[in-house]
Amino acid sequence: MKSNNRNSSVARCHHRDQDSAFKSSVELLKNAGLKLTLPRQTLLQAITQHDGPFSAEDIFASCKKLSRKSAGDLVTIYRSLATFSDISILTRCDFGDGTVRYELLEQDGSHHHHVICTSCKTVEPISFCVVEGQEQIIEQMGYSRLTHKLEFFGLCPSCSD
Amino acid sequence: MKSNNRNSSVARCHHRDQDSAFKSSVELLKNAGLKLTLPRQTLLQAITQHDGPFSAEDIFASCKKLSRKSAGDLVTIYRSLATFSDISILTRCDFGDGTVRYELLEQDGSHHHHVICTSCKTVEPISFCVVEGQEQIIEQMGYSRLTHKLEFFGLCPSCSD
DNA sequence: ATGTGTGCAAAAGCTTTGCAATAAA
DNA sequence: TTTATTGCAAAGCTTTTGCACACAT
Repeated sequence: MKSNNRNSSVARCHHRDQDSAFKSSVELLKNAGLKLTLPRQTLLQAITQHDGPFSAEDIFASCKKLSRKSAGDLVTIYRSLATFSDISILTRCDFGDGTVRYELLEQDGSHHHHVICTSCKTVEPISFCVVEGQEQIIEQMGYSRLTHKLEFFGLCPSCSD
Repeated sequence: MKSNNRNSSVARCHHRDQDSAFKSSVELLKNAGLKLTLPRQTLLQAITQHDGPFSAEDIFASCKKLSRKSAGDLVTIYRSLATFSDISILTRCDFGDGTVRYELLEQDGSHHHHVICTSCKTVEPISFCVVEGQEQIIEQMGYSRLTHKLEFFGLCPSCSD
């Protein structure tokens, strides 16, 4: 993953982010009246440490690395990811390859999109988004509660040559 | 589907479009050195008559309506849809619900996006697209051969109230 | 004639469900 | 205690694959 190419100061800063992301996730879980079980703790830890979108299998592997015994079952992962998505800890993102992916939802309400390399499958976040303006136009067409999915596909700098 | 609510003059005009779409599809098929078999004929007919994105099952049903015997097999549909997508008769669109959909590709090179009602699943095309500008920015980041997927989700006018 | 395309059956993902056992509050 | 959550096994769906047969060119 591109965003791992970082110097240590950024990495340190990253750790503080992970902590706060973990804490606010636990917060959201408790506010929703859900139980903080061991598998969920491990999963939240894995999620907040993970960079970018991940599949159920991806994060299951991360969980097992964190703790072989409290990683839970893959089925539990599937159920928890759905639950976490319901209470806005996660957001689903779909790259159209038959596998559902999730990503930690930014708690400041902001969002971003991705460029996925069609060759090496590297995922890079895109910070800018020009789509909100279009949502307003669609609202004027009578739609409400709009969301959008936008993903770019192409050859990344390395794969371009 | 929204776009079926049309008057007869538009419908007539629509038929001419279907014809030319069918013919240019056959053209593309032959230019690619592929054979125009009976199942493929039926499928192309169903596709060019169909409005908006469809799944393999969707279009298989349409094929069977057209001709019970030359509708082919569902497996053949899957294989043909992939083939047609390869030679740019169709384009894949993914609404993130675990089912791949295809749509007739506009032969003038233009494209459009969709609003999908999260309640009744109605799909409406969106003619405008603000995303091309962003692709140029991403190209400046070193990417090439860019494409994008953009879908909107929300409550359609009827489901909004 | 020749090689592409088809049909059937079976397999292969990924994801969901049922249910008894378990653990958090 | 009580209800949510888990684990296991099994099922569900969509999509893909293997292979002998059939058909378009």
